[in-house]
Amino acid sequence: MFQPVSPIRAYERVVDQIEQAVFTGRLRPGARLPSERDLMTQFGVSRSTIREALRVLQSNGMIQSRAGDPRGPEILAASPENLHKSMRRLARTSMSLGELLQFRMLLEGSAYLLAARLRSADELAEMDVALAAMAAAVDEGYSAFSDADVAFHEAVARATQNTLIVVCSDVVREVVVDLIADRIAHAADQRALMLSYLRHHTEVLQAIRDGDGELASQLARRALHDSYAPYLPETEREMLSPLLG
Amino acid sequence: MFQPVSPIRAYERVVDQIEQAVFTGRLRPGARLPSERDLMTQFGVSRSTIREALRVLQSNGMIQSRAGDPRGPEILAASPENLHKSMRRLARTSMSLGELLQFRMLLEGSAYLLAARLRSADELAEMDVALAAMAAAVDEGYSAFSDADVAFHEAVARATQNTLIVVCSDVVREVVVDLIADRIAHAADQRALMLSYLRHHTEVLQAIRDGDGELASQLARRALHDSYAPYLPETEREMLSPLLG
DNA sequence: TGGCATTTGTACGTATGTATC
DNA sequence: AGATACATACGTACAAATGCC
Repeated sequence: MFQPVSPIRAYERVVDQIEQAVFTGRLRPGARLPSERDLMTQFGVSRSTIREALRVLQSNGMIQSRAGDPRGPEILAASPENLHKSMRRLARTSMSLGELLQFRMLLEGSAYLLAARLRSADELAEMDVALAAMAAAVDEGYSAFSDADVAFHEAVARATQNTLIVVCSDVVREVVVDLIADRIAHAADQRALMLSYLRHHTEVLQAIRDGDGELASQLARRALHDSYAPYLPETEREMLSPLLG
Repeated sequence: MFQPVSPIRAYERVVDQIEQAVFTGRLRPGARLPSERDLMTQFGVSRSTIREALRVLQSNGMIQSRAGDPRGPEILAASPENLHKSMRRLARTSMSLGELLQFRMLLEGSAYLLAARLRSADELAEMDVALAAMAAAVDEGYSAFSDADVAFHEAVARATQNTLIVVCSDVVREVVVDLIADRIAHAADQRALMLSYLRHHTEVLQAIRDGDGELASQLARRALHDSYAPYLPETEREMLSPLLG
C-alpha cells in the first residue's frame, strides 16, 4: 500500500535541477553557472552541499569549474569521454571474453561494411598510412605494431562518421586486447602473428578500396574470429559462429 | 618542450586511489571502505575533501554510503546504469537521427541474428507474450502499444545474453523514439501505424522461431529502415542503405 | 604591468538525524 | 531501550588562483 521512501539528499536535488536545465537546453554549452555563493542562496543550502553537487556534475563531464574564475562554472558540451569510461568499467568487470568478442565482431563487421561504402579519399589514405606503419613495425616489435594496428582500426571506424561506432569500437578493442595481452606477449612466434595480422589487414583494405562492403565485413569478422577464438574456452566459441556468415 | 600543468585537486587524488584499488581488485564488490573520519586521517585531508570524493564515486556507481552505517561505504559491482546515462546524453545531444538509426540498424540486425540462433525456449515465450501484448494494445492507444513494443525488443536483446547489446539497444531505441515521438503523436492514422509495426514484429518473430537468423536480421533492418527513414532529411538516407543488404 | 576584488579549494568545528549492536 | 559511531548538513575561516582594470 505504501511505497518505501528513500531519502533524497540535498546535493542530489541540486544535481537534478541543474541536469534538467542542461537537458532541456535552458543551459547551453559555454554558458556559465552562478558562483558557488550565489548557488547557495538560490538553492537555500550550504556551500558544501553545492560543492558536492558541482563535483558530481564535473565528474559526469557536464561542467568545469576553475579556481578563481569569477565567471563561474562552465557548461560543457557532451563528450565521449564519460561514455568511454563507464563502458570500459562494465566491459572489464562484468563481461566474458566471449561476450566482448561477439560485440566486437558485430560492431567491426558493420563498421567495415559502412566504411567500404561511405569512405572518402582522405579516409582511405589514412588507412593506407596506418597499414604501411604496421608493415614497417613488424621489425620493431609488437608494441609499435599494436599502435599502428590501433590507428588502422580507428581510421576505419572514423570513416563511418558515426560517433557511437567510433567510441564503442575503441573501448571494446582496448578491453579485448588488454585481456589477451599477456598471452600474446608470451606467444611462441610474435613475428608470425604480426605477419598474419598484416595479411588480414591488407586483404580487408583492398576490399574497402574496391567498395566491396560485404567482403570487407566478412573478412573482418573472420579475421577477428580466427585471431581470438583460440583464446576462448570451448563453451564460448559457438556464440561467435552466427556472426561469421 | 614543456608539458602544460593542470593542478590535480585533493579530492581527485582520493578518487583516483580508491578507483585504482577497485580496478586492481584490491577492493572487491561487497567490501567496505573505512569511515569518513578514518579516510580523512589515512589520506591526510579534510572531511569535505573526502566527502566530495565519495560523492563522485557514488555518482559513478562505484560505492554506496548510507547515513549511520558503522560498516562504512560499500563497494558496488559495476552496473549498466552509468553506461546508460552517459550514452543517452551523448546520443541526445550530439548525434543526428541518421547516425542513431544507423547504429540501431546494425545493433538490432545483429541482435536478431544472434537471438534466432541462441534463444532458449523461455526467451521465445517472452517474445510471444510481448507480441500478444502488442496485438492487444492496438485498441488501447499508442502509449500501451509502445510499452509492449519495448518489452519485445528487450526480450530479443536479452536473448543474445550480451550485456552490451542489451544496454546499447535500449539506449538507442529510447533516444530514437524520443526524437520522433511528437511526429507519431500527430500521425494521421496511428492505428494503421500500429498494425504495420505488428505485422513486422510477427514476421520477424516467426523467423526467430524458425532459427533463421539471416532472415530475422534482414527483416528487422528493413522494418527499422522503412519505419523511420521517412523522418530523415534526404541527405541522411543514403547512409542507411549499406545496412539493408 | 601590477594590484585588487572575487571565486574556488581546503580545513575545521558543530549540530542533528540515523543505523547498528 | 540505550549507547555508540556514523553520515548529513551548516557555518566560518583562510589560502590559492583567476580575471579584470
